[in-house]
Amino acid sequence: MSTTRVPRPPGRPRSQQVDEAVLAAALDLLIERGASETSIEQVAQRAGVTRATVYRRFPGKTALLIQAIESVHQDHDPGAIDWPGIARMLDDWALYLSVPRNRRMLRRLYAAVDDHPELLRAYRESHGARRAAAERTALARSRERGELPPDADLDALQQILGGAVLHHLGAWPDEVSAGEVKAYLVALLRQAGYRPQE
Amino acid sequence: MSTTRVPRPPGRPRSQQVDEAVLAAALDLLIERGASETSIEQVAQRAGVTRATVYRRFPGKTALLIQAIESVHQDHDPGAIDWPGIARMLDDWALYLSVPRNRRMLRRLYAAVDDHPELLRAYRESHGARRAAAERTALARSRERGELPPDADLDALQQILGGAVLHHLGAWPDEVSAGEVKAYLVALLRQAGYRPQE
DNA sequence: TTCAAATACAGAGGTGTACTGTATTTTAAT
DNA sequence: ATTAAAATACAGTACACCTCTGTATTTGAA
Repeated sequence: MSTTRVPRPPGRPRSQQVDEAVLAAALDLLIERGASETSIEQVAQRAGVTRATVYRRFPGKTALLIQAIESVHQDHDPGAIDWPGIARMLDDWALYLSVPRNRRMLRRLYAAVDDHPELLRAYRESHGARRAAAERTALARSRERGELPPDADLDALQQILGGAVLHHLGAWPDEVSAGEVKAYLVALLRQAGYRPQE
Repeated sequence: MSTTRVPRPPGRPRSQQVDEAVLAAALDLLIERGASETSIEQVAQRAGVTRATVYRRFPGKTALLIQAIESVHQDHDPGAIDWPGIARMLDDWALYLSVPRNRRMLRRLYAAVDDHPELLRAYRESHGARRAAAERTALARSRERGELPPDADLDALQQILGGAVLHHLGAWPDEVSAGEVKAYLVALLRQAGYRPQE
């Protein structure tokens, strides 16, 4: 309980404010312009910092973008997602997909598979994996509850859901209400055997 | 039915060879590097032509890429696709998706929705629309034949199929056999009520 | 005094335009 | 018919401008 718990290294410490500004600028630009179109120069400019400052923290654009992606929701949402069934899961998806920024972000990540596969990988590892596991659980619970046929192929259902999200991202306008998204997802899952209990 | 139906304009006619070289180079670069990363300079260089020659034909990159997309399969495949049912339709999709170049092309188009929506639109108008109509027909025929439940939501099924294609493009390696692709699509459609007749 | 941050630099690549010289074709005059 | 003129296409070059890259050097805060 004293001041010098960890002996501070000599010299001027890095500004945490700059740290955050750089990551925020990188994330914004990733969403606005995409990975390939984002340059260190732009990130530095938006963060109110010079290029050298960015280069001191990150060896290159990819490392910077990866950390920017990992910084999303870093603060809150550390716990686990747990859906009791398909309905709640779709509610969450619909809510998420009704926020234009989220939609653009996902599109940018998917769009970067060819040129920057590390980005989608980083996203999957930091967010997607948890979500995918929770989806499996929710699907299994719904099946047990009789909302799906007993022989339902959960893997196929998950693929259908993933494809539906992608398709919706590409074909629907970004200004869409959560209700509309949910209606879309429900329609597809109904055709795939989902029978929600009233 | 003679040679000089349309009186040729004066001056040196444009080299058809150059026309083709420019479009081919543009298409190649679109697939290899993506729309945003493709420059007129690169197209000209690959076509063995100077920039001025490209600018004489096209006002800008977008117009060039659109025409390059429209030039695909311009020669053959002018007629209509007609599938007797889901099975044949999936055969064709699987064949198409087993060619790496086709996969990259579709990914590049989807990846460009935010920055160059005209490209996907051009693709839909020149190829996709026909295909989508044929899909509807194939699905309807299969339903009549009892391969789908009588109350099947054809629209939902088409969305599921579209989503499955997108998802496969993003999550599977490009070196995939037609058989594997078909197995994937069949698994998803089976979960969506498809029961192929033996 | 030590490291963070700003400044400066050299190089690469792209853009759109303009101008040269040459090749190819039509049109008009002889 | 032959020939000259006009029109157009293409390669090549240059321009002025911009953006980005990565590093080297200097300034200044802790």
